[in-house]
Amino acid sequence: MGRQPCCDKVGLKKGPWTAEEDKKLINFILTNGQCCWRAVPKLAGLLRCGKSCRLRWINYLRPDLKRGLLSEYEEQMVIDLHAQLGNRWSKIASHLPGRTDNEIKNHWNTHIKKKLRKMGIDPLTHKPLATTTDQQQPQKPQMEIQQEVQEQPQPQECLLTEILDIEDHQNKEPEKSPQSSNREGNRLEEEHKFETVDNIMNNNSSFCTDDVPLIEPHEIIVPNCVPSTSSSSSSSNYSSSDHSSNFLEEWQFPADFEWPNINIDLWDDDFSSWDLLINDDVDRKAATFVDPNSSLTQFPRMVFDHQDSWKYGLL
DNA sequence: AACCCTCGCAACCGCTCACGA
DNA sequence: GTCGTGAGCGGTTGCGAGGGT
Repeated sequence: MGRQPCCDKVGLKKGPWTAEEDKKLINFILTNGQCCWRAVPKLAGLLRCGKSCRLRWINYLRPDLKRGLLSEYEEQMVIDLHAQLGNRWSKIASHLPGRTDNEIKNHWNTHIKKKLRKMGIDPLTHKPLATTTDQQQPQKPQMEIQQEVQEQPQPQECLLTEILDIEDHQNKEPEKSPQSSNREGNRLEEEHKFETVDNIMNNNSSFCTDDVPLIEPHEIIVPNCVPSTSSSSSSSNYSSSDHSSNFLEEWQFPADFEWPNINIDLWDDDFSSWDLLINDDVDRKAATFVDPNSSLTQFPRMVFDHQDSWKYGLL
């Protein structure tokens, strides 16, 4: 009895992904879309388990990922959201476009925790350490902490409380959206949520979009997708520990690679509503996908450079 | 130069939950 | 109700980079 393992682990590769494997996975997903992760490794010719493929795609290869360190603003968002949501990393990540739960969790554990402790704040309770340093005290339940936080809203939290209230409200009304159980329903809800959040952000004077490093498309369409030399992005295209660290900068589709028809049915929801912009200002054709539903509409997701072959780059 | 240690982060593990067939 | 699958989560591991001795 018991659950079947997600894959037959015999003969499967573990550890860091190679450029070749990434290539295969990207190729497969862009051609076939995301479906049945268990079948992906076999169909894509990978000696990995489906879960590993899924994680690799979600945490690293997805084209809509932002790379590099979290900005001050994002960090503050994480802290505030953590105060509201606790360790629900995926929920937190959903408020930070282009960031993954794993990335946020790692950043929390390696940077923010230390930072908060340095500031005399208990990262668990978000209260001054002086009042919570007694580690003999049992840890407060998250609901209790949340209640306390909501009783004393701080500037940024006012906005977050509003956002989270909207989510709660939407989550509590399944009867009004009978299709909410299916993916399309969820997508529409997500779109509506972001639309609402955008409205709040636009109407809330305490939210300053200047804090968000928006990049205009013309700024990011650069020949050969030369990566930024800034410290935050210099290691962003690949992990510093990855032997194939320049893969995303150097990797090109094979000359005979046929770009798939961007059939909405084949693309995940994240892609389905993207605009394709063609920019002829540069000496080669480049296309930028921009997510119109994102609160960071100007943030580029993918750049393709077409001269001799397609080039794929993540920003 | 060699060794050791710490750090950061990608990746993994094992589990639960949600959902559809 | 059961089963298969994907998603999500918390915790942990592995390994390269970099700094110190």
